[in-house]
Amino acid sequence: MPPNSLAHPEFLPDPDRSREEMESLQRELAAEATFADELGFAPDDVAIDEAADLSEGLPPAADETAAASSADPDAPVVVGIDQAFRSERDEAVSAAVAIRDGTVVEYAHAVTPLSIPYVPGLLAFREGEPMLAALANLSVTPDLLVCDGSGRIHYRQAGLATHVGVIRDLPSVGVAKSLLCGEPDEPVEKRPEGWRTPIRAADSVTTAEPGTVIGHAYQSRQYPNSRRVNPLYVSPGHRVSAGTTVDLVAALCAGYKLPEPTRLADAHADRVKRRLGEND
DNA sequence: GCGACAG
DNA sequence: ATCTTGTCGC
Repeated sequence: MPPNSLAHPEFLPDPDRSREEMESLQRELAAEATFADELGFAPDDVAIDEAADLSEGLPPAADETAAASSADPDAPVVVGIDQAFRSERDEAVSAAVAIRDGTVVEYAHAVTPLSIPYVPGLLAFREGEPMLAALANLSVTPDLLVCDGSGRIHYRQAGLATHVGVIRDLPSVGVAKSLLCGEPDEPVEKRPEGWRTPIRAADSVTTAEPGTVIGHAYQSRQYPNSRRVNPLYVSPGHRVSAGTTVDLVAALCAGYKLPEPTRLADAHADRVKRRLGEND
């Protein structure tokens, strides 16, 4: 099965499709997803210990030909994907940043017209195509995708990360800043850095037995006193278990709330959007 | 009928 | 997501 979006045209956006049809497609897609570890590497293998300094712009992509880098050439490639929007033109600017052994090895992006409005639960039909377009412009092969949004934490266990992971048949995890559905085992307020608790399926998750662990709340960053930071809501996209997903995200965080791949993709998307705005 | 709802 | 300055605290 060729790892490209053409293998699953039915999951691409179509303005004429009804909500019921899209929900049906999501149940089919979720049935193809694997929520068990099929990675080929461990969380430690992708750990990032030093956050990039974005105060003076994004770090340059490491020059592969100049073997002056101390980075491990055999380490897994983690790709962070995020989007920015040109609301006035109804276009999405999606960015993909490939990182290997803590170093950026490639930046890619794509500008895609949006055909579907944002509807909670159907986000993948709006943003999935742009994300796949940015991924297609990457020359390196990803070993893991880090998406901005939910994966298994979804009404039909078919969030954005699952949608993209299944279409490309690549391991993927979803990192969301707020909870779409499901219930945390414990209250998430004011938790120390590193804290985590399972998110279990409730009645709103129609395709899972209530109580099934579909993801975790993870406190990636916290301040000693005063101001509080909300936790991240991480969940498996494809080919990863819920437990390994938290470990992967924990390994990819380097001092900021968001994991480095997402943080850099976010900055790259904004940079591309800004450059586009200067001209047309 | 009302509330909830990734980006 | 996006519209946006200052501001509180490490």
